[in-house]
Amino acid sequence: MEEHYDPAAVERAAQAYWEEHRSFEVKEEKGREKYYCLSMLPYPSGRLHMGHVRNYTIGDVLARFMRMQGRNVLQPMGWDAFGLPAENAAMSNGVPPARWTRQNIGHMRAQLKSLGFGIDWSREVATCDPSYYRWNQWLFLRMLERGIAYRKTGVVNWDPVDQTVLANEQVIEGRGWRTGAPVEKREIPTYYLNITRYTEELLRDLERLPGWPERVRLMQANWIGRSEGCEISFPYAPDTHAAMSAAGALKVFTTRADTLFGVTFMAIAAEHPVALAAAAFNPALAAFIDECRRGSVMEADVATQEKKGMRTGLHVLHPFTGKPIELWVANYVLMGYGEGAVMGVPGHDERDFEFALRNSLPIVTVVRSPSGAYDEVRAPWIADYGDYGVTVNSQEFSGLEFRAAVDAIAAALEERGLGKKRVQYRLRDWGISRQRYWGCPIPLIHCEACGEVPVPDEQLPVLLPEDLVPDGSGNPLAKSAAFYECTCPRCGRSARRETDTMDTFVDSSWYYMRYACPDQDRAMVDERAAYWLPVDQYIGGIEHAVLHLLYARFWTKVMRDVGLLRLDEPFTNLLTQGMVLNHVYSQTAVDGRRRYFNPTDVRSRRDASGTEVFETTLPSGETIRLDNLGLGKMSKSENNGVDPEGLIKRFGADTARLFTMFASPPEQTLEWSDEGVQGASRFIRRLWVAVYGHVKRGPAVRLEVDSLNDAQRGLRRAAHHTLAKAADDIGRRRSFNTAIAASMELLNTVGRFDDLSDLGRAVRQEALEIITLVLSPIVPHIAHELWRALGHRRAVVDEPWPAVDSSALVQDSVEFVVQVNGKLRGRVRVAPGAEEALIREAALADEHVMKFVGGKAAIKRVIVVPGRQIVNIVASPPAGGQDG
RNA sequence: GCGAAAGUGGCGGAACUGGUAGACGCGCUGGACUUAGAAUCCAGUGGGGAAACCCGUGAGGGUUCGAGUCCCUCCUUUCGCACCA
Repeated sequence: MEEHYDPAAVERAAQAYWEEHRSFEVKEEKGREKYYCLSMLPYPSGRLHMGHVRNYTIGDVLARFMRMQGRNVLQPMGWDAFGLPAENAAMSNGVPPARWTRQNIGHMRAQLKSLGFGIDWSREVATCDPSYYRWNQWLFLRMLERGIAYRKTGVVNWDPVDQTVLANEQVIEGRGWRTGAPVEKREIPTYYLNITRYTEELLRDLERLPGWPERVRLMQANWIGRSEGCEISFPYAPDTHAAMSAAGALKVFTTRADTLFGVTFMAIAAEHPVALAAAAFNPALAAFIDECRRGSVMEADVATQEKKGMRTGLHVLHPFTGKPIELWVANYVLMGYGEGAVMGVPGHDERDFEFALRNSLPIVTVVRSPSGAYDEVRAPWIADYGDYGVTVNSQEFSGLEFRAAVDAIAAALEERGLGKKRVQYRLRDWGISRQRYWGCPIPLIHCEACGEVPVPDEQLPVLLPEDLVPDGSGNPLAKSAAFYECTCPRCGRSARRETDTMDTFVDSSWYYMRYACPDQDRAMVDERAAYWLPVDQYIGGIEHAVLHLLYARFWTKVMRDVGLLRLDEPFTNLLTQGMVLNHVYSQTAVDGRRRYFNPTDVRSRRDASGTEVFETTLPSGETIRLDNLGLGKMSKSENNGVDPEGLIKRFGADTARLFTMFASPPEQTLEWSDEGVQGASRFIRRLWVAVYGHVKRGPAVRLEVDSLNDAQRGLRRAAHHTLAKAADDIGRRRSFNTAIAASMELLNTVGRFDDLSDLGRAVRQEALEIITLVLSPIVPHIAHELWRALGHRRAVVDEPWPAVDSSALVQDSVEFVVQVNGKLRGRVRVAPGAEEALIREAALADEHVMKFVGGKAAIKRVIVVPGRQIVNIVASPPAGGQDG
């Protein structure tokens, strides 16, 4: 063992050992318990960022820990290789997305290897590889056969200058990111996957996922958004009926049928067919609908915009009173949810209330809140809008409590054929068409004679050409005759290939199944998937809580129903890691634009008044003062990223891993701190020095447990206590930071232990071995070397997790905390397992404690909690005493 | 706007089941070593107070023998919102 720790050499040697021994390549072993540890696959953006380091370190720690527990551990890795950034890169430097992507993969793979992750690289998958995406296409065709995939129109962001569809991300404050032109909504044909067919199962099965964070299950449940209510038909008024060619009634869905008599207007979405029909003979309305088309399709934009509306001039009739109700077009009604129409009840809905005020519409109160806040004289809307209560002013339905009112109204509606109870979901079908180049082609052919024709299975995959370079205006595939010109598989005449590609969420919906059998070229998955799945532990960012995880669950259920595997849910346990944050510093230029400076280039000092100021020195030599904008997610746009590669070069991978695991619990945000990294590095060096100091004195003798003195027993108790705590922290609580803290404490204890006798050295040997084993999943390289130095021939990577010697944990006495009226007043020591009466007696015998008690007679109660080693004396304080 | 979380010393965090608030680390202060600095080591470190003690977990209320933890109201920050991945 070298005297001085050289991380580069240590890490090179450990990684070479794992590579040579193929330590992480795994095979299916019937009868051996498997553990599938999966981290969300990265997008190959070019370089690893700290979020990746954190994600994959968590995964690696769990994988290595479970391996020590004897499980057959699979930890694979792949690349989410299709997507927008490759096209953007292509536009700025003229390199085709395929080449850019593959170069990035090469670099990032090397970076991952330098971090020492125990990955089975023989199973690597890249989603842009035809051997992968052909199965997207294959399953899409199965979905088409089953009616799960279908075509309808969808709304997209349209850049009128570039004549191209924009992703939400490419819309900045309502304008196209490249052209600056105001974005419009546009309807285009789109392929959808019928995820709503699985709504109820997706909702119900959340209960079968106890290994998922509660908040993720809640978010998914809210996203699916089950609500019970009524569908109500408002017949068109005679004038309207004549004007509209469509017969019948306007349908709405409401969860508040009890407020039906409070309806003072009806509002429909701008895209509603009735709105469009009405606009045909109303130019002002047509102009308003056009105005509603402005802006992006993002829900956050739509929901926060100013609530605007316009009369259509048409009317519908109240289903009970028959009174005509004005029909409005409103920009806050979403076509995609429910019926694209809402009944306006300004007395009991905040949005409707705002709308009514703005447009001087009547406000009628029809529910009396139980809190009594209802006041007919005062403005009734001062009361809670959402309050449930007893109906008033509702004809024969007055005087009913919410549920009874809804039941009665629904029954009466049903009798008249004007409505019924219905369950409504918020979840919409999944639109997967993208007018983009760098994605998986949708395997369809459009033939003038035969219509939409699926590409026959034997012609799969529909290969994506890899030599195109997008220019920002439309999809290059649609301009590439070599791609879109084809013959109809049905009639043989010339036809046009579909040029839309699939949403990249399709790629990430099943990659974890492909890892089980990446070389299978005759089927999407084979029986090896049955061995490895479900994933035992999935780790990834909280930002994927809804979309990716919901789509993957849906995709799994479709694969099950197609007969590919018997699996209802793909991920048994889920860990959602927090983001990595760093300070954000900027300077606002004269034109109002912010310039961001990387925190590594920023210095802080106190100015004359003692306030902290932040400065940086420009290349010109000029020093400028910066604004401290606090903490933000590490990002390119705010220039506050930390490059893992530099960190590894300077401190080593083990330090990077240790810091990310120690700085905060995995589910919380992690704040970057250079000092924290140095602290982690310092600890690793102290560990090295401790082991070096120990082994240079030669091998320790065998540990004789029965011959130990008090101090030796004390160190041994600390070591086994740490071991037990670390197993629980890592294995059950996923609380890596406290496991590390416990190891630090143990090393501190070893440092204070100066017994150099044979037995003392034997106890120290055991303690150092425990620290090494406990930390080996977290800092595997140094552990590899220390374990060798401690005299072991087998590599630490193949060692099992050690067993706790429970006899080492036995204590001679236990301390009880004594409280008086809940305040700490003293401590007493008693024998382990002492009777309650004895503990109580000891507590009452404590002089200091009794100073806070007004004599024995003042004691009202004594509560002894043996499990918590606490005694609480409830008593009145001494007269004029100190317990003021 | 809707949905979900989080607020504890100077800082990151610990306190797992309602039971000793501040483990561990950073920073800071003092000391040792050193020609000097860096590194390292030792000691101290929530606030107030000479002390006894008192106060203290975003704010305000409540439940309890006992609340950082449970309940209610509010404030602040972060994330997601269906075409970023």
